[in-house]
Amino acid sequence: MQKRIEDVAQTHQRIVDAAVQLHGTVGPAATTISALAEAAGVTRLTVYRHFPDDSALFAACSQHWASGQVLPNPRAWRQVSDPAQRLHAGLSDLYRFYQDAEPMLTNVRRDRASVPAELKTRNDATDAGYRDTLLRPFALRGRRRNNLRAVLGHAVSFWTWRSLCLDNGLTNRQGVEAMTALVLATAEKRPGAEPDLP
Amino acid sequence: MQKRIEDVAQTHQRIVDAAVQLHGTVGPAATTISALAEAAGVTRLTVYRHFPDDSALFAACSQHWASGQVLPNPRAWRQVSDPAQRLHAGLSDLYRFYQDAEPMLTNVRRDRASVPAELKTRNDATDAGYRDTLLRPFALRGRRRNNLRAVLGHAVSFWTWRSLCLDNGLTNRQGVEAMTALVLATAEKRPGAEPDLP
DNA sequence: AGTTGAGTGAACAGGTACGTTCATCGAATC
DNA sequence: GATTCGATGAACGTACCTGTTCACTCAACT
Repeated sequence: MQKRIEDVAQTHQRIVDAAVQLHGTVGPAATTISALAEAAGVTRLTVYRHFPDDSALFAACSQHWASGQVLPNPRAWRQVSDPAQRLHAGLSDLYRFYQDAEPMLTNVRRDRASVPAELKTRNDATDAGYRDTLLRPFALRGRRRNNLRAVLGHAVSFWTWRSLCLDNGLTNRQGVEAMTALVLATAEKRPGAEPDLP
Repeated sequence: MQKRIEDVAQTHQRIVDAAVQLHGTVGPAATTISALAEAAGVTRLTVYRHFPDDSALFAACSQHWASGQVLPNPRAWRQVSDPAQRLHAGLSDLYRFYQDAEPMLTNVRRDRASVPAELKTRNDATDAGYRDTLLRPFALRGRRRNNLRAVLGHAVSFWTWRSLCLDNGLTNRQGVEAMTALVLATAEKRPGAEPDLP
């Protein structure tokens, strides 16, 4: 009963592959079961049998896609204790990932309304984790820390990378430098202090 | 033949109002003719008569919506010749507008794929105009200018405001200060120069 | 050789949207 | 009072998608 199980797994995989492919091209919102079945070379019925609810599909899809990516590695960032250097290392790693994963991330984050709440929550938590990992080594408290956290939240956002390096044509390196400069400027500035104004 | 014309204009307006309302809530992509007609208290047929193609609808909709907004005013920014001060004035004006117009802008820019190419082009051109108005007073050339243009493109983006002031909880004032700091840091930095790295 | 079960094919009933056609109503206009 | 014309109501045919049921095939397993 090994070939049997193997075959089932293969069908399962074909469906997941098709889901990944469609999510990465047309996006989750426009991915119908019909199109999915067709892309997988399978009947709608088979899709329903393998994935009764689409939350199961999203989970399998996301997991399999992630397994093919070189994910950002915050653990490695934590080896760097200097705030500025950790920031640089973290953003470089993140933006490298964003560039690799651009089509999928663009679609999935645009079609946020169609992805299961559970996955959204996980993604948000992951982003917050990146942010906090970069925040920790800074020795700030109170309002200044909150300010810095917000700016870091902006820096680690996928949309920020997209704006800088895709829409506005910066290289990843330049994007990292820009955001590093922003964060360091924020960290060094007194909160009430403003530049020369009229 | 005055009451007649008035009535027609009124129906027209009801449809446009409904379109504005729906685009601002569910977004253009999810705005169907059926829902639009119902919201306007009118038959589908009437909608089709007033707006044969949806590009006409979008145009009327966008125009009417804009007429109810206090739009950003780059002409006023140009009165300020100092680069930093113009930047501050421009971003403040922009972010004020983004905050007022948040729901509509979020939906329209998210559902970019569903809006007529013509409108997309106009919006992009407008954003580029904001960017270039803020860029001009800076006395930079070559690579440094290109770098600055890119960062300014990021600063004037609606998504940037959204990330800073909506997702990450900054006030508009703080958001403006953050982006001002970023742009000024970029303008002052030599392009090859990097912060202290290992 | 018989049993199991994943996958198939066809059909069901239901829903939403699309764009178009036609006859009709009703009020403003002449 | 007759006419014009914007809006109506109903129906058309088409095209998707949804989830579910049923009889069936065929290869793998025992």
